[in-house]
Amino acid sequence: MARGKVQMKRIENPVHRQVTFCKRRAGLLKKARELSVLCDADIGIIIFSTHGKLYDLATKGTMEGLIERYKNACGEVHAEGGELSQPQEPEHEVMMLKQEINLLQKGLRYMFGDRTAEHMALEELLALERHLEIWMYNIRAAKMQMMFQEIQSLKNKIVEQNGFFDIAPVIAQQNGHFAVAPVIGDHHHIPYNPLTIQNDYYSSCRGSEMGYSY
Amino acid sequence: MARGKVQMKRIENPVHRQVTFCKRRAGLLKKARELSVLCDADIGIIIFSTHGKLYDLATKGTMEGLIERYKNACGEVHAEGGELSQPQEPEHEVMMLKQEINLLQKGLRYMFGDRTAEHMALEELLALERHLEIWMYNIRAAKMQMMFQEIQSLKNKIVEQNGFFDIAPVIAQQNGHFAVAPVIGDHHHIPYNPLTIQNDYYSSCRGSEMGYSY
DNA sequence: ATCTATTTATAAAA
DNA sequence: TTTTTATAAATAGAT
Repeated sequence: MARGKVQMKRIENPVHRQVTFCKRRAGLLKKARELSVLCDADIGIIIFSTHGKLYDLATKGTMEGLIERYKNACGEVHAEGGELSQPQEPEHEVMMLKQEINLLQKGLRYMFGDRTAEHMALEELLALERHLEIWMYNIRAAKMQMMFQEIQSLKNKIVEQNGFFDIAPVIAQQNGHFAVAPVIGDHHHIPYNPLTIQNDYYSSCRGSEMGYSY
Repeated sequence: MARGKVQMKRIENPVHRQVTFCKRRAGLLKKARELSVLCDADIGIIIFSTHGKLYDLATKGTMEGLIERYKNACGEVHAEGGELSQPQEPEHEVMMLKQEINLLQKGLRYMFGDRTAEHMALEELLALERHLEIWMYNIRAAKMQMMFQEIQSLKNKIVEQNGFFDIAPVIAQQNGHFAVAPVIGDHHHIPYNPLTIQNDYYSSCRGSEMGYSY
């Protein structure tokens, strides 16, 4: 923050990185202590450096106590039907989480406007595929928006520093660059199937470029 | 910090305290994300507000994973029966499922709720996008499977009726027709849970860099 | 939530 | 690591 803005990416120079780590770590812990005191919050911070060294802070009590409280607080979220979760039983936790996912699926079906259908047919798969495409369009539009905003702010900084803008534009910023989700008419009444599709094929993820060009 | 120094003691005015909590909490988490990216550190933050509401952040994997690492680093013995492979799997699955749920919940709130109310970082959007792509791959694979099955059953019917099959194949049925999510290179090896949650099987996949990799 | 006057944090250099 | 110092960021108080 001083004598030059910082790029939000890993510092490659190991000396610079170490110095920055030292300073910013101290700054982060200081901020945490201040927040805890000012707002009476209970805060825990765990930091592992690149080389695996541990730094931690617990503003009240111990880290162990905070972790217990954290696990309880997480468990409550997934407790449905008045049942208390059992944090010490991982297998039970798996069951609860799967139930949670079922709830999420119901929420998705509700969002997309279908509340009755539970069977699964080819046309339902097609509908689900369309809906996911819309979702992905929206996600990508938001992503592009953020990226263009960042580009714009970078341009502004360059103008500030040089007094003029002398870099040839790489990307033309037009409204057409932002994806707009295709509309699905409500009259279709597409029966919505569960979002969990059994498929043993898939084993890995991939990046963003799938042929949906902007 | 601005328009007056702050006394390092609990803010008594509850309105001021709430506002300050909001602002400084956001600042703290931002600082943590920056430190993690700049210095390649693995950071977890747990915050309980005065009223017990939980806010947390895990910059790389999950909070559960970080807590495990923390306990190991502290030299504490986890209260498990000495087995290495079996007890670890459910715990790992719990971790993956929680991560999955959090991303889905955040994505749902972001897409269907007030988009501006919730800050979704660019890297989170990228992660959600990746997950949706995997999901879509699965759906398309299932769709193709059903279509080919239908084609096959139609062929069989024709054979039954005619005693032979005399129609030239239009589509060659090969594995290549079924969508398979390709691998994206990544050296971080962040385990990601697929959106498709299966009862008996799942395999982890790689996440992308958490930095701003455009 | 948004706007600024200030205070803090900190990047670069030593 | 720590200090120095010029600047970038964070944020308190007001709106």
